[in-house]
Amino acid sequence: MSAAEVPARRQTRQRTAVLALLDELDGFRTAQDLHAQLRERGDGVGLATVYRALQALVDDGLVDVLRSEVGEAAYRRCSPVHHHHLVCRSCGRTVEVADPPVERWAARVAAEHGFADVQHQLEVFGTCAACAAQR
Amino acid sequence: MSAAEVPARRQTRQRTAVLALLDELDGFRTAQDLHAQLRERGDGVGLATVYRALQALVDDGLVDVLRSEVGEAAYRRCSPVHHHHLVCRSCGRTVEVADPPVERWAARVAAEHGFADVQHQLEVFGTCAACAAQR
DNA sequence: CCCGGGCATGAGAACCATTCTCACACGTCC
DNA sequence: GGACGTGTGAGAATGGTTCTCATGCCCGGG
Repeated sequence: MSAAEVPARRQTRQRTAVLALLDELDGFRTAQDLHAQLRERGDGVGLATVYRALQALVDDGLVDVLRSEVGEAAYRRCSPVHHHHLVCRSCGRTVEVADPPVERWAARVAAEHGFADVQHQLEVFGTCAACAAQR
Repeated sequence: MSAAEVPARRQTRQRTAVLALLDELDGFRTAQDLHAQLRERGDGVGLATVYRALQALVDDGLVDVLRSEVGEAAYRRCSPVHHHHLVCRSCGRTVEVADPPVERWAARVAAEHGFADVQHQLEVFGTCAACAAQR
């Protein structure tokens, strides 16, 4: 009844490349985007493999996912502790932020309406200083 | 420089049917789902038309959209004032809730990091009392 | 160091929600 | 009532994501 045992992920060139690329970038990127960048730099990796690697990283809690307005998934290397995001809608640059108050608020509101197993999702979008300056 | 004038939406059987169905339901439903229900009850409406009608309603602020985990869009008749949602992840039943504190919090955090044109999105998911009882 | 089982990979097909196309229908205004 | 122009609908097109399956390679055991 403990945590699920690790499914023994194999260490392959492809998975290493995906994680390394995510470590370099500091914003949310789509799988297609990551795949293109890997291809450009010569690290040939199949698109399907990129998706599988990202899925595995998400399952392991090393990466966060976000859905864009148009429904595409965007991925980013994130810290494993609970946090929210402040995302630049122009360049994708992201800052992790914590908000203790909203945690309690969500729990209280849910309880008031009889909801259990509560989860919440909070993201803030804006234009970062750099992007605002150059327009 | 005033608000954009209304594009003069025509009142058709199809649009009326879509809005009427949304008024009956009190949870987020996908376009596919709504299309199937309309078809069942005899109100034949094309799938493309359902999408167009929903898009128009969203533009008019009469309907809210939410992206499911798998990326599908879900729609719900909502009040025009700013609010967040408490959604049952089992049956889709939804309660509109307000959270003034988070509005100020978002603005402050964004300002601290130099972000402008701030928007935020906050949704709470859980299992409603009814669904929790029957399992 | 060598083998073998089995997960990982990759090219392309399959999937599926959503949007587009375009000829035709019908609301709206005169 | 009639013309104009938007709305409709069936099916094709789009595009992100997942699946298929034959082949590749990681890794533990001998």
